Amino acid sequence: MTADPDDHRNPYVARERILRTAYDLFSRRGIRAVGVDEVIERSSVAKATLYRHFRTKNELVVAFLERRQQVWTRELVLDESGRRGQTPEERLLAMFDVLDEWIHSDDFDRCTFINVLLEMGPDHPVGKAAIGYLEELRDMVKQRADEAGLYRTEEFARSWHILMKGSIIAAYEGDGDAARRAKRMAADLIEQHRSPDEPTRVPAGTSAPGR
Amino acid sequence: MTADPDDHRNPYVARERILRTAYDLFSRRGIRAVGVDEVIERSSVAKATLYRHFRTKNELVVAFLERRQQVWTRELVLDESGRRGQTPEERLLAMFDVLDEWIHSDDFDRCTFINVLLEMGPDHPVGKAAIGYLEELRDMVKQRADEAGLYRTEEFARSWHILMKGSIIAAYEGDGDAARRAKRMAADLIEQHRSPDEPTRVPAGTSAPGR
DNA sequence: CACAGAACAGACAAGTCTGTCTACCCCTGG
DNA sequence: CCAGGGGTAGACAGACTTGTCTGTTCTGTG
Repeated sequence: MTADPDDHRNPYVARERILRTAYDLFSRRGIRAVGVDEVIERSSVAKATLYRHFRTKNELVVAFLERRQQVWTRELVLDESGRRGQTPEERLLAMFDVLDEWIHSDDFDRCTFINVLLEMGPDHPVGKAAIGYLEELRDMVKQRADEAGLYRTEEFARSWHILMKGSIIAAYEGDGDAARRAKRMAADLIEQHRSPDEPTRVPAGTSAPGR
Repeated sequence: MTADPDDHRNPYVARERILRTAYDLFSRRGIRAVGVDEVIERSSVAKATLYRHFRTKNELVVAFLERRQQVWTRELVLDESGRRGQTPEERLLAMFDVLDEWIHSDDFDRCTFINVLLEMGPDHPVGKAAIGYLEELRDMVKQRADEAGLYRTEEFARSWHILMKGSIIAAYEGDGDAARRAKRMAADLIEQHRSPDEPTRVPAGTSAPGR
């Protein structure tokens, strides 16, 4: 329905071209490192056209984040992992298989939401938007955990999220096995949440600061 | 020995003032967001003075990273956790207690090394420096794991590192309990590395993409 | 066929950034 | 007592930002 994005005279094809270019550049190099001029040139669009569709660069960034959420979080991570495995539990674990493949693919750029969050700060509107999208992912994790009949799923989802974020950063840092490592810990985490009781066991001398 | 940092004519007091200001600003707001002009003004120093001590901004950033490694990684995280707990294992787990306190302190700014890594990219010299410092932390973790008599300590340290980075990001995102959550998973991780064999058990339907 | 809406091309304003350079000052050591 | 090294103050170059604005050209539709 959207037709050829190279067709220079289809209305709203320009918007699509801009957004596509922005997605490419922003996800690969970050926000601040990419200027509107570069977006304009690479999408073969006039400056006024960009500023007609997006009133400011920030607005373009927000649109980029929305698309990222759709393409990456929902379609890649959630849907794809959902297709693998029969049970909710399998579908949870499959998320790390998807991450692993993504990490080794050409599309592995950088962790967009974390990156934006760090670049803009958690108080900036764009940073807040990023936090919101991260929340959505966490909610989906919680939902699957509920389906799997696990306990303390809010806590579970937050721990799970720590593993995801940590492994993505580690991969960016150069650890190609990060997702596989995280998957092992994730499997343990599931075990820990099969029962309703807190894991009191926390081994040997953990709590007190002093001797 | 360094004397009053307000003494404007003590040689190499200027350098110290610059570095101190840079540390403050960079660790709080990131690299790109802080210009040399701001560093200059806030440290009451002439521009030429800054550029005498640091030939470029990058050089200043590198000096900042080095100090961060000293002050944060070594003195705060490693030494402080080392003082708590008697056994190597306790000292490992205490790292998350320290992180937890740091997260709730006024000093909790942002995850410098991750931030720099994302801002500059893993190929940029400064980004590479950040990776190097992260490696140093991981090596120390591995060393403690060795002392604790754990198995597969390289793998252990990398997993541990995932937990640390993930929890710091989660805390930055707003999860005040991130370090405590990570500590639980860290305790499990220790359990997993008490024996030399791979955890073959990885539960239910994990591997295959298809049905 | 004419016209309205949208895209193109690109100059321009106003501000940011890093890094250089001049000019002057003041303290210290030989 | 005077030379020089390090400091202050700030102008400046040059590149790069975002965002505005003026025209021109194209295109689908009444």
